[in-house]
Amino acid sequence: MTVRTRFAPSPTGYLHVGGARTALFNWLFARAHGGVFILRVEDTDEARNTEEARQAIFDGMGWLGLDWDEGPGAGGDCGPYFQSERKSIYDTWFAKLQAAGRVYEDGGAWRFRFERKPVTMRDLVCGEVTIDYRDESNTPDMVVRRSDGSYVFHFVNVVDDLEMGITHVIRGEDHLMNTPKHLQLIEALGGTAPQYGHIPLILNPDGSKMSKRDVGAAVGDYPRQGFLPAAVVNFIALLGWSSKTDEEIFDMAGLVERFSLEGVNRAPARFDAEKCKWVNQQHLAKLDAAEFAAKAEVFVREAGLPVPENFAAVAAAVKEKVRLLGEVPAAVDFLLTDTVEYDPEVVAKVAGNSTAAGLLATLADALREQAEPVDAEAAKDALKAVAAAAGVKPGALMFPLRAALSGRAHGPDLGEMIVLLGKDRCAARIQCLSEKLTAPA
RNA sequence: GACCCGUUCGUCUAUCGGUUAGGACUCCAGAUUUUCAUUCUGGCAAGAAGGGUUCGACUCCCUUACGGGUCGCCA
Repeated sequence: MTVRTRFAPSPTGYLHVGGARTALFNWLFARAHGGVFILRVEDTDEARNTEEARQAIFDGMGWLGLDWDEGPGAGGDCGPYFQSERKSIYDTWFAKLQAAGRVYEDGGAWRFRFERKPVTMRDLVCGEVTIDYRDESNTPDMVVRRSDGSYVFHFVNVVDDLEMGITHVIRGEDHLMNTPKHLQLIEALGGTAPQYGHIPLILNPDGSKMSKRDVGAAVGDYPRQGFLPAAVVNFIALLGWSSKTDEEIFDMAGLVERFSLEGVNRAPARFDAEKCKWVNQQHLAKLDAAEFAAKAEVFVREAGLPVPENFAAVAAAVKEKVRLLGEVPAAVDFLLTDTVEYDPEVVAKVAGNSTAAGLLATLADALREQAEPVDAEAAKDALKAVAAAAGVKPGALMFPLRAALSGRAHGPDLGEMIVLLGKDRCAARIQCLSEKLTAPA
């Protein structure tokens, strides 16, 4: 029997990380078992469904790389994959419930009559859980068909899982108490229940429930911040799942290889934006130079900055310094334009150094006379020569020069900066900073 | 309120009765980079509480506390 899993979102908002992780775990489980992953859109609540939300789900899953074998745009033998188009199927199954005498009318709606007995499930994550349906006050008969003739979630969800041959249902823990209801429905329908695994929810850093408006919640926000899909997938997989090894950085193939439900935790995990960025940095560092440059270029253009001939070299200079692609423009802007924004604090720091002004002047003169440096090492060798001639340690030149060239305290390697800028621009910037020092604002 | 699930460093986690309770993020210190970052090394930091069971409990059982979830003609 081949494994068949599904992700069944309702298009009522943007795809959030909790939903994305549910989709991911179902996808990983299917891929790890050579199974089939299905996308089914649970759009029975006409009033709350929106086209934008539906598109956000498709876009989000596409961006994350969670491709589906059956579902919208992918075909499959169990369609249609939109619940709003499956009314006649539900009618057929509902008739079975009526024939079996398991439903009764109540105010125009139809309720499913639970069997009053303890219901035990063997959850793939939580283990054995029993809910006692003899306690009727805690488990009132549920409505399966509304007075307007439409069907509610519990019914359509169960029917579709049966119709689509779903073998494993991996869903959020918020569905744990729904499962005995579904099991009862399946029994009444004469179907074979899939196996269930309930994964813990994702919480905010303060422990509150993560909802759609919280930081990091919307999957749609990640691309424009410069996260890599593989990094986001890696990070959310780590929220509630462990490979049980010391390894933490995995690409998609690595996750598929290692994923198992045994590694899923029972306690809810809190979302840690810092670690998410760190994971992204690790993935960024693994990109080869050309890939990184191509991705960085998109963000640089987006920021309205020019992309010169030597952009690949510029990108390489910051590749292992940024955590997000979105940080690239601010990290390289001074290498792409002729304007430098001098950080007042940095200027003040240089001004506070009595020898800096003299050194900068010497440096500017030296640069004008020298040949264009061929590489960062040559540039640094030239610096050392200047320092030696001036009778100071090379280290004394570094900060003032960095300040002059970039206007700030942090950035790429100084030698690289000189090569990327060219000696003439370097000399001009030293001149520029020198003027600020002698004529403070 | 009733029912269900859970509880190891601040956070994510490892540990399937015997460990100096390990790793990662963050933070701090040192080294390297005659610069910043990266990197490397080191450090701070944990079994919610109380009872059992056992030669021995983070691990099994019970109670309490705390956290989360569910109790709709939402999904």
